[in-house]
Amino acid sequence: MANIQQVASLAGVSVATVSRVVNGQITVSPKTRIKVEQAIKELNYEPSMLGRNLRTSESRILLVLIPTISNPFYLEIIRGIEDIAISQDYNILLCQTDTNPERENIYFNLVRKKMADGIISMDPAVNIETLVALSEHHAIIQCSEYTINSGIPFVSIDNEGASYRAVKHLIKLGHEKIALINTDEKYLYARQRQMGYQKALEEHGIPVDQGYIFHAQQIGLEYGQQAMKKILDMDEMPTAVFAVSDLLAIGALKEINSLGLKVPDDIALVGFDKIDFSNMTNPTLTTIAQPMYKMGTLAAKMLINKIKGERVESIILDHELVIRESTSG
Amino acid sequence: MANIQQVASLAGVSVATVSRVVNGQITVSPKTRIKVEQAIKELNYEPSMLGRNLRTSESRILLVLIPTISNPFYLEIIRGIEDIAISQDYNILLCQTDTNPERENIYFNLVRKKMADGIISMDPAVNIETLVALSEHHAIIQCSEYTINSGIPFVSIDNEGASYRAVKHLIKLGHEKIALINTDEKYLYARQRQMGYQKALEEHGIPVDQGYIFHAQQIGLEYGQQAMKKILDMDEMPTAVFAVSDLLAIGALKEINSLGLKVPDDIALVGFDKIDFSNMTNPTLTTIAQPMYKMGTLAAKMLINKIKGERVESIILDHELVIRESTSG
DNA sequence: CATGTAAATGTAATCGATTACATTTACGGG
DNA sequence: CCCGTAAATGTAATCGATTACATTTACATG
Repeated sequence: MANIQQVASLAGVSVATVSRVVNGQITVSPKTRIKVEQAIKELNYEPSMLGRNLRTSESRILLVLIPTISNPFYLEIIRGIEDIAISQDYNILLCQTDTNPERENIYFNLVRKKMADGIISMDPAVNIETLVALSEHHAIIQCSEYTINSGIPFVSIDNEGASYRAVKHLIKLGHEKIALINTDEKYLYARQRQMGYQKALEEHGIPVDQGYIFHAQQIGLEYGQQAMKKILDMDEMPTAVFAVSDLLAIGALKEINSLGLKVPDDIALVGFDKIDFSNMTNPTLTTIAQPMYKMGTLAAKMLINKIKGERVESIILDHELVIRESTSG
Repeated sequence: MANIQQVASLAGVSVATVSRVVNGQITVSPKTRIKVEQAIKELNYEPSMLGRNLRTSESRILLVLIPTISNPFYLEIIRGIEDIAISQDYNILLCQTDTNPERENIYFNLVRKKMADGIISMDPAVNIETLVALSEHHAIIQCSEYTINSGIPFVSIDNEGASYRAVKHLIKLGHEKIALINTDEKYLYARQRQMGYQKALEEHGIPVDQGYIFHAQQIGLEYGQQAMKKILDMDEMPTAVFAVSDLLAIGALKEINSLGLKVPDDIALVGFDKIDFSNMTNPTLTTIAQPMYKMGTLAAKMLINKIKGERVESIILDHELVIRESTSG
């Protein structure tokens, strides 16, 4: 493993010249450029990023904080981030916090220790105080889950509006007893989606029954199942269920199916995110589509601009209601 | 952002002493240790990994190569890798090649340029020549998909045996017309699983009909659907299907369901990997369980040992047949 | 041919740590 | 009080690049 010195001496030039060749600068004569390139080839030289990184004091690594990769919702976002990152010579460190503050802290430390140049946080459970404090000296963007007035730029969708549309769709189909499978209301998206749910009901003169609102501990198939188990145990069962995540909806669907009930005849079902599996279930799932790839690319661009020191504005993207079998015989 | 110099001068000691305090070495008197710690706190000092990494010429980053994170099969493996990595102060760079040689090369370059200390490759489509060449100077482990006699240590399962058991299970249930949804035979696991399939058939005197063997271009829900579409178009439809991946099986199931056929009555179905969703389908999927988390932890441990320069032996782990509704009314 | 200017190349400081080796300090025993 | 040894601390080289600034070279012009 040769270093720049050895290349320089083999080529009979200074390290500066080698560096200039490597970095493709113009001020090198063709003759020396060739000499240097030969030496590089001969020694199999690859510039060490460790040296370069120290000198330029950047790591060219972006940290992406997600609660867990088990939720396919993040897949396309990550793909978007990755595509932009790679095109700009960055790499991404994908960090699952698993809602574990210790893990989170390990990852925050990577930024503090300059092992990463910035953070895209998608973790709803992130410690927002720490994140804001970090954002004073480091480039940080929130994606999907965000915080109002934190000063941290974000890219997300109109959760309340999306939720409103989903529930309105159910109401138009004639449903009045509509349950909500939400997650913990400490998360902004959970509050916003619940707001949309309530707004739709109220607008149509349907009273909001707190007994119809369920809170899953987390997003996950099994939590959807659990919630649906409770719903199916109710005296006055709802005729429709809106889950704030496809994973919850798919878990719920599993529970409905295994009791022999029919979707949508016995119970209609709407999810959120349009993950790939939502089209594989039987019946297929009506859901809200988010522009996930786009969101990822934007988040990455915003972060890179922020790293460059530019001002960055937050963005709200459009969503879409995708009507499938679970709400339409 | 203070550096070690500033801490040293504020504490009135040399940088060496600060470094010793930071790295928790014994040869520092309690008095100076306290002085230094105060200075560190006062200046909000965080040691830069860039400096350290250059000096120790390691990046403490492990590169994990996977074809795509869309396949939940990798989730638990990644979790295993991550847990070990973090416990040993490493971080992982998760790299999706998307079967794109260009991407792959970008990632290989990270190792060449010392941005990563080693590679765990799980990509069946990896360029094995390049990987072997790299392994001469860099620590590399293969996980799940491997290469015989390449000199690269691996951790995997007995694909042929697992496949054999799955198909034998179908035969015992009385099936004789059993189709195989495989992937491209250029992958070792595909060949091994096909071998197991053939072995089971032959052992029971069932002739292997090449018309029953289908090749999906890739692993993915839609490819499973496509393959099943062809199968359902056959004159002499099989009574059972074994897919070499749960994703393929779930796609296939979707196709069967939407034609109104019943699993397992009309067609029995077996998948491979036991991903979470395989228990959410209707009916639930009989499948082969791989010890994915374990595989991940082992791969990580092997890689770290390899980085340390130790000799590392390959490992074959046990698998398990999980019988569920898709093969048993 | 001297000279000025631009192009090409070189010198050496620098990024921020670690660490071998050197030096100083502390302290117990004679 | 001196000395030897161990403990504590310091000095300075080093990792491998980048780059400001200095120097050399090339070449056109009068």
